[in-house]
Amino acid sequence: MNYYEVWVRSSHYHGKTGLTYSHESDLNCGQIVTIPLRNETVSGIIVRQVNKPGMATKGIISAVNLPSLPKHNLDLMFWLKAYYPSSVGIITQQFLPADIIKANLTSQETLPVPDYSLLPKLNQEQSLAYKTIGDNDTYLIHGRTGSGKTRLYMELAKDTIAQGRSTILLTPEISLIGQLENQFKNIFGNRVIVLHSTLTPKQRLERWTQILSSKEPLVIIGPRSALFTPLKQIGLIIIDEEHEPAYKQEQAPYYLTLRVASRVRSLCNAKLVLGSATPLISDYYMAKKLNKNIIRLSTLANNQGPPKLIKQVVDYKDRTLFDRSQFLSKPLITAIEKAFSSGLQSLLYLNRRGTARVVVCETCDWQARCPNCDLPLTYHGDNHSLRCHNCGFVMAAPVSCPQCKNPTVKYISIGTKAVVDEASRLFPQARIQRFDADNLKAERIEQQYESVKNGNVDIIIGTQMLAKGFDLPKLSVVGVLMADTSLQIPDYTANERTYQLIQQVVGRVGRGHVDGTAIVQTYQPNNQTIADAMNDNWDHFYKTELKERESFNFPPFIHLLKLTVRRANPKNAERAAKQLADAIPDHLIVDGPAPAFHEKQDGKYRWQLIIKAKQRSHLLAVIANLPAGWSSDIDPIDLI
DNA sequence: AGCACGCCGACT
DNA sequence: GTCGGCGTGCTC
Repeated sequence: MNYYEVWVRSSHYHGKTGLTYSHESDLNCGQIVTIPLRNETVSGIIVRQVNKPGMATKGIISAVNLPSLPKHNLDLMFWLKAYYPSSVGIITQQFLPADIIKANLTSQETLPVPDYSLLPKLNQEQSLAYKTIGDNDTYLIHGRTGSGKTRLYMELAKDTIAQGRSTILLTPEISLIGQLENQFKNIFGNRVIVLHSTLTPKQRLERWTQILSSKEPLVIIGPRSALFTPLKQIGLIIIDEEHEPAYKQEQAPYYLTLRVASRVRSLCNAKLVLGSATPLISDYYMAKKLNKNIIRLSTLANNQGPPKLIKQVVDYKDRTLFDRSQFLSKPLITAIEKAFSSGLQSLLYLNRRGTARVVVCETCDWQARCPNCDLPLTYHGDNHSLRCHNCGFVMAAPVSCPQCKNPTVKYISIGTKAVVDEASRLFPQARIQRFDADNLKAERIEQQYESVKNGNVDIIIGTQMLAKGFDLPKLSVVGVLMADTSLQIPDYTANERTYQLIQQVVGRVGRGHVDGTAIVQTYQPNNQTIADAMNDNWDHFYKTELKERESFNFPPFIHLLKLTVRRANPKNAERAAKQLADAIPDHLIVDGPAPAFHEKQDGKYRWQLIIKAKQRSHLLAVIANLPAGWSSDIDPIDLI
């Protein structure tokens, strides 16, 4: 009889080690099996053969008829568990898709050699960058919007295929995958396999099986989890828009994609390429410190000289600029008018969703709050409802105040809906379209991208997603309506997020197609971060921000650990947090305990502690000694 | 998840 | 005393 340590795929197996099962015949490491766990049947991965244990063991039910996982998957599983401490069940879940038992081997097809004649020639800057990227090392491409990073990625993927190896191209947003997918499929055909969160479980399983059984070099385009696919012979990993917060896994195992990708890179002797117009301060610092190549791309790929771009900061407090509208300043209205009359597009970017951020009573102190989360509710004018953006709670908007009964309920602040109404009033002839995460799926920008791109919309109004990498050739005016909101988030990354945001939004209009205007409206016109972002002054921003981080003890100068406890009773949560704070060794810096930013969640109250340490190993030691009931996020990307 | 065990506060 | 809710431990 043989005995094997099996890592089980079950989110409720919280053990720190694999479990031992027996089997008659010999099985390989990496073999996928089905095993009994409690009273259910789950899948798992054999990680090693072990001696007969002292306890009774159950038998492996079956070996799934699939090839074994590649060795780098197994190595990564062990590394991940040690570097981002979490249970075996959670780690295994990252590597095995659901319903693996239903997987069928796909027939192996031989793929044709791609036709590279369709690729445009690299420009001078791109080809210089290409020549710099040589060895199996890490490279940071610091390239402005429109400088043609995608073209460079394709050249690198082409070389990788020529070596008989595969490429993983990571991307942060589903809305961006469509553009990348088209470009890559155009060249690499059905070597391209796209993964994303909206695939059905069946599609996901099919693509995963296809990757596992393929003998041909592939190009995988997908989100961070693509690093855990059973892809063999990885030669190149690209992290596009490497600064995006989507690269942080916000549930156990709470990993940073860059760290995992670095590990895969070294396990597979591959090269790792990071691309961004606004690299993370911490990543840029580490790249410099470790002597990695930082490649600057600054010329526009599709144009000789940069287009004329007028940038202007407007002060909200100067109300003389807001006599025609309380949201849109005179310079912005003038710019939109000019663009509209020339058949060009304008984009208005807003930081928040809904028509109003908070709903309050002007007579008493009542404010609309979510009964589950205690967060302010957001007013939605379309169906006259109030919604919680944390848990999805919906209620009808009250006509009179529920507390004092006076008809003095007021909607404060602005949202996309209010801006749409305002724009329709000012530009009755214009075709206006709103895009935000609340829109029906069919109305989202990735669905309508072609139509918007061709100019079927004159004024585009929206939130987050509009800031991403859409290439809109007819776009001429960009307005950021409330640049302040991101500065006011109580977190050490507020400046960095603001810089990224302004650069991205302004970048929508500076792509070299037409001359443009970018207007940023803010209550803090003299803010240095806004100024740096408007002046494209990365070096100044980087130096200033780095100094701040150093003097206030933040990454990259220190490692962070965020510890959270959830209790049904806020007093108990507080007590547990204070107890733990007292037990943390003196050589570590402890911030808090404090109630979490969104204290009440799912009817439970959360308190948190932040631990800072010069050495990451000290934080791992804290996690190892954590009392039950605590969750830990080592390397958090924010502290709220 | 879902179940069993045990601690502690509230109530007869 | 003892009942029951909540927190905690366990799954080969």
